[in-house]
Amino acid sequence: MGTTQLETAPEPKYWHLKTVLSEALDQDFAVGEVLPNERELAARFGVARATLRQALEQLELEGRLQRRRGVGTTVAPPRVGVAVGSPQHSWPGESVDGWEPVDAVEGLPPAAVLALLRTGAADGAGFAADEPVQTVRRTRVTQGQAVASELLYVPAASVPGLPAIEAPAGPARARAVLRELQRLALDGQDRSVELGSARADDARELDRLPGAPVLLVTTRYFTAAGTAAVSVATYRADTCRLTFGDSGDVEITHEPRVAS
Amino acid sequence: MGTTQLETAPEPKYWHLKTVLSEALDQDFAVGEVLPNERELAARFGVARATLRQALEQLELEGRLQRRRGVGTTVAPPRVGVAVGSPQHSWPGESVDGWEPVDAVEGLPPAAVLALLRTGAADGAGFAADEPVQTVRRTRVTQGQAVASELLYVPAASVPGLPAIEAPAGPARARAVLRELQRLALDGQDRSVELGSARADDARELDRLPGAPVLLVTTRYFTAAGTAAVSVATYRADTCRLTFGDSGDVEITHEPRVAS
DNA sequence: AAGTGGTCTAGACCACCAA
DNA sequence: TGGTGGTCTAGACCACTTA
Repeated sequence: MGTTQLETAPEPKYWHLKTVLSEALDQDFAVGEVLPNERELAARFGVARATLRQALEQLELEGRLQRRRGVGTTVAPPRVGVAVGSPQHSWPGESVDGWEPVDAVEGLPPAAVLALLRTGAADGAGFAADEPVQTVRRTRVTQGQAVASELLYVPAASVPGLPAIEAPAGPARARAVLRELQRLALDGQDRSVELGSARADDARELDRLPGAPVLLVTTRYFTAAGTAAVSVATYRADTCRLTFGDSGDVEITHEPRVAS
Repeated sequence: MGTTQLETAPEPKYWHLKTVLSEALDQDFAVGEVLPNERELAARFGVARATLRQALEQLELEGRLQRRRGVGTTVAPPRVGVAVGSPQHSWPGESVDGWEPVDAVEGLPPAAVLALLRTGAADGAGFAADEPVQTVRRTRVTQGQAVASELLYVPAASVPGLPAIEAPAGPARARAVLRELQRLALDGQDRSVELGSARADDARELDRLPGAPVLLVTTRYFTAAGTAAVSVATYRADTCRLTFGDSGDVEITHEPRVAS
């Protein structure tokens, strides 16, 4: 007997399923439409529910689907483009907006942020490990939807007016910290993007489950004295496309069908 | 009987597991070290293998672990920072490097790319749907590791010298297309980043399984005539941190322990 | 209360890699 | 050939939303 079936590689079922579903979404479904529930879809395709879910997870990761417990699975609208890199350097809250201050507290930053705050200045001179740091939380809303949650770390030492702030924790205090920050001369900034999973607090802010995939945008703000602030912004990876508008802000309009 | 146990919300097992493993990785493991296999880990923690895998998947997504079939699970090195946004605008292959031309063929771009190529120029005037487009594939290698795979779409009409290229498909032809492109005056560029999953061809190029999480970087290159080229670069999300060096290129050095 | 997606189990078999 | 991670199954129960 010859070795039949050398068809190179057997495609995983969930991968094939994903492809089939993806095409079905393009052709037979409108944005906002609800899909049949998982048990029925699994039965219809003759696979276990876990396998079907593996395909749905991929499609959700790609921003094609939106799943909500107790509600169902719906066809997601195209990702919203959110501007991240402003053409000119600017302090948070100055140009890009849609950001809403939520809170500000004094505390110690996580180790990773601490390491970033230490960079830039003359080694060791700039910043001590136990120095007080203001932590400002902001959320960003675009088109009525929470897309990002940010923690902005501002060492008290980087801003002259900061130690004097005595507003109680809350939005007012957050605004006060930002106002003081904006008085400084900004020398430059620095940005990086990576994949992460939502911490519990960010997940709550973004109306997602903990562990949901997010895009982590880390920004360092420099003054002549060194790194004056570090921001870690958590963007919903399922609904957001981060745009870096080096040039004109040409809008991408997809004009998808919308469910009636 | 009072309603005991209103402890807000029961934490999922895999989430708790992830936390425990994460701390163990910080304290008891060095980069490159191999973990016990999945069956043993599951037994040790008293959970089903599927649950253990859910935790490992998260850690891999966050770049903490690296799993290879037939080999095992190892502790991943910190993500490598790869420069994406060059300070000045430039054509592909001009400033940022580590890119290696692989191939170039003539063909029709996918619909999404077509839509991008149509933007920028005076409506409809710029670009017809059935126009020939050169598709250049490049891969990017950083520190001996394939980190990205790119498809660059160049309509023949945007570049005067392009129709004359007759080199056979292959790296030479790719280089020729890039050379012609670099002759043009670049007016500006435009970039966006989003989460995606690796297509089969990109996955092969990046030594990953199809569907692996990737960062999709889409760049539009503008000349006075409109959108002259579109690039879609697929970066490994597990190993890469995309950096946008608006200011100086301060290196983040983690200095992690390395397995002996 | 009914229906949805989210979690979890205890198995099985397969594809891949190294010795 | 033995051990690894990758896929898949057929269930069960839970948390959440909506009516």
